[in-house]
Amino acid sequence: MAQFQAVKGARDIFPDEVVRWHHVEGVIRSVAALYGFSEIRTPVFEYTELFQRGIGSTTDIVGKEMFSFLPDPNGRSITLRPEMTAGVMRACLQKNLLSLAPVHKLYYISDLFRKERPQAGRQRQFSQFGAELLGVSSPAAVAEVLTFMMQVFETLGLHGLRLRINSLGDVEDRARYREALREYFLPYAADLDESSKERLEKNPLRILDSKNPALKEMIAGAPRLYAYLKPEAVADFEKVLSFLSDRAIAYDIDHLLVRGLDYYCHAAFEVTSSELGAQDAIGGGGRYDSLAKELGGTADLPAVGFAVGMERLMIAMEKQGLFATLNPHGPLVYVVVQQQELSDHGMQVAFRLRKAGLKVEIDLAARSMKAQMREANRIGSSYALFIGQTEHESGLYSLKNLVTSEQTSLSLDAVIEILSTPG
RNA sequence: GUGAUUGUAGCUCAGCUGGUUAGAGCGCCAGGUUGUGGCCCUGGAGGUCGGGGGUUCGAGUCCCCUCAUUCACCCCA
Repeated sequence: MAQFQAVKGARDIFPDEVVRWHHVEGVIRSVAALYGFSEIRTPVFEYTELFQRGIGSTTDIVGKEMFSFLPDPNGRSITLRPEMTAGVMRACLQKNLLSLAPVHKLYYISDLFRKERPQAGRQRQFSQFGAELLGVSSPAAVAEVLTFMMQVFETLGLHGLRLRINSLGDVEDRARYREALREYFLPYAADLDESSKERLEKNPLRILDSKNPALKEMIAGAPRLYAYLKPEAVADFEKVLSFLSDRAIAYDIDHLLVRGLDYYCHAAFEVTSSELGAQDAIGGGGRYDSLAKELGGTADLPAVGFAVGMERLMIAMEKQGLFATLNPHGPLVYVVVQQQELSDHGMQVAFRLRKAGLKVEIDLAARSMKAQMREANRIGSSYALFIGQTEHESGLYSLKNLVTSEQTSLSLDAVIEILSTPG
């Protein structure tokens, strides 16, 4: 029988890598605290309609990437969350959070599921950290969220990132622009590729971010969304940009940036890293003022948010050597037992040292002294404490400094005292 | 979903145009050092050559199918 392996697109994270996750998560949490964002955790699954309504049924995510199933024959379809925003919004509406305070700043670090073919920087189960600012979506709010995100990158030491930003205007702006695009592309319809033809019908904006080189020229000649924005929207967007400039956050305006989720409006942005290969988007987000209503909320609930791919973030960090200094320190003392008959005594000694607050490791497999010593060395112990017949009888143990190879004979109390003193 | 790629020891990989007992490095275990690691030397364990079928006197090597991997497209984090 063939061995089991992890489900396609899912992977295991072993201890040496978990250390990295702890590091990154720690930075995220501490920067979130600086900006006043609090953590929210929502269920991994939601009713399927939530995503259909929230993300948009024409999007790729909803159209072909969701893990959906019926919990019972007559039940409602539920779906493993493919993104966080819809769920967070649902939670806040359900709890009527905004009645407690007009503005909420939330962040999350959560696992998501999308049924795509895995490739570099893309898995079926992956993790995002992100933030949602609910209650305002003013330029200041957009800048708040963006600055939080960029400060996380900066604190982690990640460089070589590119922030692209665009304004999608409001619903009316986009409706007018959509028509203009349709008019522009219609004469070229025969030259469009299959997916673009479909988008011409459903959502012409999406043609803009096609990476098909054959369409590049055609796209470059298309009318620009910017020209269709109301003056207020332009002013709003420029205010966001000036906030960014004030904070020395570099950006590029990208008129072709539309993003694949239906709920975005006005400011939309994306951060890419040159370290990542084909899937180079490390994070993205924008405003989604109409999402709450889409989900059945009674009032308008302006909101801004972003999401960053944890795995992609960590791939980029790895490439830049940002984990190099992240070495977990091994146990302080390795208790080495001379012969099997003494192993019970060794366990007692180990236990006593641990109770005294020392990091202690001991062989549980009754291996030879040589093996025990090799193990002590391999896992980076600072000391070996030998337990042989002599030690057992005299109560004086041989403590060997594994760096200097010096060895002294001490009582257990003395061992504890010496090793407990820092330095 | 589409395309390409790869699949040989725990890991990284050799294995030329099909030829006899399938190799290396690292790791692991043991010995050299009868109570002491890292270096070195010696030895050892460990392989349904992803799986199934076919061609052939003979298949790790060629053909077909299948599963899996990786990268890319689509799209996204």
